[in-house]
Amino acid sequence: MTSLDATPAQAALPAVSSGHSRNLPVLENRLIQRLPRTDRERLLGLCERVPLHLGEVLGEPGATPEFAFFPTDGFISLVVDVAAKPSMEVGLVGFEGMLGLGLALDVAHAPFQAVVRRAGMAWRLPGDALGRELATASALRQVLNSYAMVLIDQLGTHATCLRFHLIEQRLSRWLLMAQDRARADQFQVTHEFLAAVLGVRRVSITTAAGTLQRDGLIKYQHGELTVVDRDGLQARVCDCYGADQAAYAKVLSTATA
Amino acid sequence: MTSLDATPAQAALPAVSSGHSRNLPVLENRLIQRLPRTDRERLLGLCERVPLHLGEVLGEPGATPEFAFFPTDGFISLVVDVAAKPSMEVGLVGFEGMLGLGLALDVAHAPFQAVVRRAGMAWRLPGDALGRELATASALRQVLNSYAMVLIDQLGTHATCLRFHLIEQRLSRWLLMAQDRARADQFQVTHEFLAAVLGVRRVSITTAAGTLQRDGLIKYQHGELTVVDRDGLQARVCDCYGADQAAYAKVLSTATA
DNA sequence: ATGGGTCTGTACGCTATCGAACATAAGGCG
DNA sequence: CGCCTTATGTTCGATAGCGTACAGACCCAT
Repeated sequence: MTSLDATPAQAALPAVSSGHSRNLPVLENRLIQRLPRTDRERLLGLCERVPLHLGEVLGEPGATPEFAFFPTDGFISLVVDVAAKPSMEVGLVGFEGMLGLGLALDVAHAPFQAVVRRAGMAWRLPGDALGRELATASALRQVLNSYAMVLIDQLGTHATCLRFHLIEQRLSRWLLMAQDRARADQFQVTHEFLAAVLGVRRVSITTAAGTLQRDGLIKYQHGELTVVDRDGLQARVCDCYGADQAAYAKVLSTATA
Repeated sequence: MTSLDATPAQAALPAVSSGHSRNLPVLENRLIQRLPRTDRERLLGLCERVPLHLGEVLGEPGATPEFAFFPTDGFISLVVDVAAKPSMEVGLVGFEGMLGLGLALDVAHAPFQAVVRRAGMAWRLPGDALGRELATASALRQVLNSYAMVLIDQLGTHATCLRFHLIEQRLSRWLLMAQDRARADQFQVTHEFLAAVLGVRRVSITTAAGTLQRDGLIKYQHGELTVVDRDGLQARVCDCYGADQAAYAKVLSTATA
């Protein structure tokens, strides 16, 4: 019953044509997709295709990022690490985004720690190559600037979600976001893991996830979580989920695709 | 335990030596100050000097900002307004920053509502003029990109502060930030006002502020709040205050000043 | 000065979440 | 198979903060 063949996740991130895209050969990155053909091909020529390993740390706060990553599969969590115990995720980067905005803005500073939360693949581009591209390819600069703006927007949304919404809602939101970026209904997450992501106790996750499971929205066992009823989740998630997507859609509207 | 400061509480917004600099004649904007002389003078030539009126709304989320503002005095609050009741401040912009990052990044989208929280003055620059400047003045682009990065960093810090720190600490932090940007020890804020800023009940502010007052750190009456013991406040504020300043200092390090 | 608005103080019960500890279940490995 | 690790479930008391309601204090304008 570990059916990977349940109904495919409606990909809610803007332009992933709905569903059914699992394991299709084209695992592209949305930002790169938005570039004009020639720019895109030149850029991809400079990139290297690299795997993202679960748990891998791709960047430390304060450091100068060496590479930019454009995931095509899997996702990366942006973590604030106040040197104190409780860390927490403040953003999620998948095939819709990029890691290494500092390079795009030509600022030698990474604000967050970046940790791979789901294994996958990415296009990896050395910082200096990106810098050279930016000098000439204005479409690239436009796209990355737009993404920076989306990130700012989403960080703001995240803060209010954190403040005003219940753990169960926040959990639902994260699951939907993760599902979108994983392009799959199932992923490996433990309660402990989710607790760290949301910045709450493990017990609180057990409770919230238990409710969602009882209501038939998800199921899980021993670190394998499956989204069973995506619509159900959407029905009880807070607006923040939609707000994020709206911002993304608005700013990175499909001019190219 | 009173001393958080192994390093002296270097007024980390670069140039406010702790307190006491009230009403100095040079009320400049730190971002503009960082430009090379010629760039700076050309830019200021395009700007208009405008007053910021208390309560004025300088931008709505989703809109395309018409002007960029570089405050020299007073400050502006960035507010997420999820269409629902509880709004909350997610960022503060004073003489150290700018409003209208969308224009700097050439993205027609403002992520937050912007409200003047303390009256003052600003340099105001039409969006198209800024766009033209950016095309030629690379120093300007560099500075504004850096500020975008700082904002991203601070939004992340804000989120964790929100999640893990007590109201009294968050209040202290806001007071210090406000004091820095007001360049004054006294400002007009009611408990109601502070509650809206921090996203908590008015009563919670009364309690927290009451403690701070009893401990001789601040005093207030009928909407006039005075910071009496700034060092005392710094001693009990969370790290987030220092983290913000560190990020600003690092990214916008004083190459020019 | 007096009265109405604004600002601040205080009290009450309530709930989400915390922190810690312990108990069960499920999977992997020798 | 049994053992050990990992994952999940449950319980208990504690607490920060909530929502609401009301009372006093201060300021200003008539």
